[in-house]
Amino acid sequence: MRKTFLFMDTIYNKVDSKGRVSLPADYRAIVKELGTEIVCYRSLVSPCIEGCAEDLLEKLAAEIEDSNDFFSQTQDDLTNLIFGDAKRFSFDSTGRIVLSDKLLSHANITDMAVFVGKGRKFQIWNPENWAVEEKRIRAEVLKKRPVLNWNKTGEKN
Amino acid sequence: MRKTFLFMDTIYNKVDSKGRVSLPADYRAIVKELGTEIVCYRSLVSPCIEGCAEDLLEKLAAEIEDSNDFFSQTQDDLTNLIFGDAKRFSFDSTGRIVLSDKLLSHANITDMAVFVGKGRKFQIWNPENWAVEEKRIRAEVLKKRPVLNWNKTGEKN
DNA sequence: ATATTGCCTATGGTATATCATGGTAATTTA
DNA sequence: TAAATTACCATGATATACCATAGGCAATAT
Repeated sequence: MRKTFLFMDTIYNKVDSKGRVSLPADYRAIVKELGTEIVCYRSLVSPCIEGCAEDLLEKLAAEIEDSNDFFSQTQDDLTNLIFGDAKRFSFDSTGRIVLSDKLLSHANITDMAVFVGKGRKFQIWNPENWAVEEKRIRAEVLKKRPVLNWNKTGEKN
Repeated sequence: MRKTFLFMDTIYNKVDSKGRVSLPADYRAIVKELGTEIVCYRSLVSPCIEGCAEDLLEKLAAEIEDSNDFFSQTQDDLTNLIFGDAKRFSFDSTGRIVLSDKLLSHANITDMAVFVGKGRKFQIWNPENWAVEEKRIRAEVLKKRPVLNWNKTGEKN
């Protein structure tokens, strides 16, 4: 049985007064397997926290390095934004990370958080906001259904 | 069990009358792990100090040597500027470096400094200037979002 | 089918270690 | 020898690591 490294599912966990949240057990297993750590940052486009395994950022840094573009303006801006906002979060022996106020307030999270799998990444939402967002996404996808690759490849009809 | 060496996050530290600043603990850990030292120089394009682990400059130097098609005149000039300006900064037992007046005045830093992670590099800003710069960057990057490598990286595979 | 056992996860609480920072001594340099 | 630079010590605040408990799920036994 082959192992995969995809963040999946939707998990609701409590956030305590110190900002501590249990990282879902499945997520922890992935991180442990990869031998890296979790990195979180404010989503650029949504009121939510985004996270991924550190090696994804490592890949990004490597790409930038290899591009022989030590002085590019765009890359300069991009790296500032991503790496300036990102932060490593290691979990304690019970599997919890402590989210910073910056992240929590960006996502309007107070006492409850929703982890939403996104494959290589995942997101952390305020439950109410996620409920709205999920509806929006479902509607959006249905509208575009006829042109989605997914339908052509996997699910005829 | 650290596998990656990325400067991240945004950290505010105080600068005392002698120009001493604590290098953020995470940054120190990276330098220690790499077995090199910090190198700082005046940013060529922004009113800030730029820093990296010494081995990144090593790599830059190697690239110049090895490239057959030589770098452009401009890039050659730029690297000259960097190496001419760069200086090693070792931190004391409590983790502080002493920034020179040249660097401090270039970044308009007096009593407070902001460390901004950039992956392989990091920057040190005057807090007010960084606030302005961050806003500018966010707007800029959002405009270009669709063509950024970052998105491709995340979804690949 | 029901009950029992045991493991794992989520969560509350607390002790401990680490960090940033002020101060001072030792060393260098001019 | 004076000034400047560097290395070391001390402290409070903060974040981190650890301990303990409760609830849920699964496997096994009744």
